[in-house]
Amino acid sequence: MPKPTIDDVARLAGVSPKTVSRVVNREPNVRAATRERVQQAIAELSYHPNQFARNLASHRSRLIALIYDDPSAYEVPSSGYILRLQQGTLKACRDASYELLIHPCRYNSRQVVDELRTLIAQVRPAGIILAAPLSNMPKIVASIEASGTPLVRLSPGSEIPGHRVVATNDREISAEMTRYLASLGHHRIAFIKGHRQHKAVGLRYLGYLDGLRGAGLERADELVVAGDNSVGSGERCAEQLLQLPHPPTAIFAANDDMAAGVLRVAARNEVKVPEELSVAGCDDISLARQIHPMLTTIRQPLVTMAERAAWSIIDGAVDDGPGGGMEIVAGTIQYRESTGPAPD
Amino acid sequence: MPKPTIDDVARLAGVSPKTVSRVVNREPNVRAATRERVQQAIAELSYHPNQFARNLASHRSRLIALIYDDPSAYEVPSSGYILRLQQGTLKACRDASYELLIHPCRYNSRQVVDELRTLIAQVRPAGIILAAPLSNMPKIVASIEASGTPLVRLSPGSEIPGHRVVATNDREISAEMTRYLASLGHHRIAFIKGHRQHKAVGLRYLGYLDGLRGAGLERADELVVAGDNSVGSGERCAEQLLQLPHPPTAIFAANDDMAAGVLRVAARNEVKVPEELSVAGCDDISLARQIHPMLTTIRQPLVTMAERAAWSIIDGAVDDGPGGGMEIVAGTIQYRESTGPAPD
DNA sequence: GTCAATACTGACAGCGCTGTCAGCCAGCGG
DNA sequence: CCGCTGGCTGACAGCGCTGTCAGTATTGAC
Repeated sequence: MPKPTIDDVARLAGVSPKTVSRVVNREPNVRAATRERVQQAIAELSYHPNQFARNLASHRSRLIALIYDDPSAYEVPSSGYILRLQQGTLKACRDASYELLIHPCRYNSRQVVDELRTLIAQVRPAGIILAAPLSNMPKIVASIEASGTPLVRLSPGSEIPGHRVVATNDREISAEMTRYLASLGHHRIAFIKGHRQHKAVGLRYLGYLDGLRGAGLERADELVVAGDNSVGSGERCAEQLLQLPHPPTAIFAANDDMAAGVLRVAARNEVKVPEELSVAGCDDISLARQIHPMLTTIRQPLVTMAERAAWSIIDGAVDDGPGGGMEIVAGTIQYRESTGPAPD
Repeated sequence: MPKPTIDDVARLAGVSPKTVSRVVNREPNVRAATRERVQQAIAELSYHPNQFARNLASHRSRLIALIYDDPSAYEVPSSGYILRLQQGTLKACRDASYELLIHPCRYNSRQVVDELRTLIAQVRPAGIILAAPLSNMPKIVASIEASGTPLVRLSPGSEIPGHRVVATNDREISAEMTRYLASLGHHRIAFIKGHRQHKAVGLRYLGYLDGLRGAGLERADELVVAGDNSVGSGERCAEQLLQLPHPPTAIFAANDDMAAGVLRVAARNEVKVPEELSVAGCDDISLARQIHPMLTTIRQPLVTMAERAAWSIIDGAVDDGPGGGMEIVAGTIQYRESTGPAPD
């Protein structure tokens, strides 16, 4: 038996195909009774609109392209990141009966721009979601914009006026983490700054300062040290902090890798975590749950961010103009084993 | 300027649209000179066929659906696995100008079958690639087959006659790993079996036996222990093996998690790896490169497997009938730090 | 009650491509 | 010379849907 078409539905419901189309597309100006009848007919025939015909007739695809840096280019794939992006986008796609096209590409490859141009020409996606770090590369952003395809950048912490961006509240949530540590009785909370070029990581430091203020604590210069986002730098910073005459009882690192370095040093020096030292990180990388003790950290709301990005394409809210361009999705603190009450 | 259509190309080349279509689709029965002229016109206008119109007119989509078990359902996502599947499929898709649709689903969810039915009805993919473990679930396989959609199962080690399967040479490569350990001078090579329901893992045991035979070694009963694929079981098995009066100098585990358990026990007991004990695993999960020492393991050729699967859909080779249904892609051994010459 | 404004509905013409089939031409056997 | 095959090409009719616009029903204001 052949698949039912819009005409079959129309005949059964006693309306025109166009009216069926209106119902399917949730367009206004259909009487409730009519809508009802059409919906019954759709259910009865278990009709599914043919996406190809829809796309062809409407000149719009229902395809969202998710573009991210190719993880296979690296030794250790940051795969949790990508899977969560995919997951969020997929969620929105399913609900809106859109489809998802994924396109990893190497940011440093010469032909990236050509590659994207071809992609756009071939599939004409309804919109593009560009994940960090690609979302911060002017060349790539410019080439997509030039094509006129709606673009949403997923960028933790950076913003360009007039562009649609979904970002997270790095600063606020870092402040919250700091206040949480303070609420556990910690008075000397150290902070390990990240790489100075990493914008989001910079915001976290500001959040730390906010948090100290909020908890009524003084900022102590010797408790702020600078790493470079690597595990190794976390170790060095931790050593420096623990050798202080009056060492901190809690260390908040601007990313999980550095926090893992702190844990390593603590283990080496037989400093018990969390009994003697609380450690908190940022990012909730998969390692955070695999190490012992499991790391208290800030989870970036990647799934939600990607979902919001997809919806802004689906809703056509990409060209919202200045002001409405930025959307913030709040991160959450994952309370785990590495933080606890301050020692007496 | 509007995108060029097939008619524009036809006019420029002085042929009919249908002939352009023939050239684009690599159909036979076009004179070489004509083909040439058309190709020039295509290049000149930088014409890209409209996929939606193609799909609509030809009743075939150029979409491959990759279906896999939803990793977000678990605490620790086996994300390397999925990314590599995606990577392989994408490669084929790009080369054939197909598109990739990804669809994670939870194998144990009640509505999986309905969900897949809807997916198929909505997008009518050209074919479906079903990844393990879904590929071994009769209900899911049956529901896809019932729809008539070409199906390729990605299944390390299991086969159903008459079905298209892309598999790997688990048994042979495990034998090779065993021979490699023997070649390093190890005479007492232990094996940790995996979960008895995991078919691929069973084949690895047979490969181990083959390898022993190939190296002229005797099989010793006390050197074969059974785990259940978990890290914890690997630890238990390792303890058992190391307490033997005449312990093994090499341990080959049927998966990386168990091998990681072995490494953990070695570290606890201050057994130096690889100086005193060589350890090998299977799967090359991302953890294998993150632990110390980095694990020698068998890398499943997932990327290639997925690529082959996609090509067999693209080439329409799915219904090759019995015999041609199974394709084997060879795995490779990743030689890393956890294996070395046997102690004197 | 009238009239304009508004809500609803349907006819129709494509979207850009491909399947079908008919037509043309060259080559060849009779 | 005819008829016939087989390689090559094009005319044409949709694929199943949506945008446009015109037409009809209904509402509200007076």
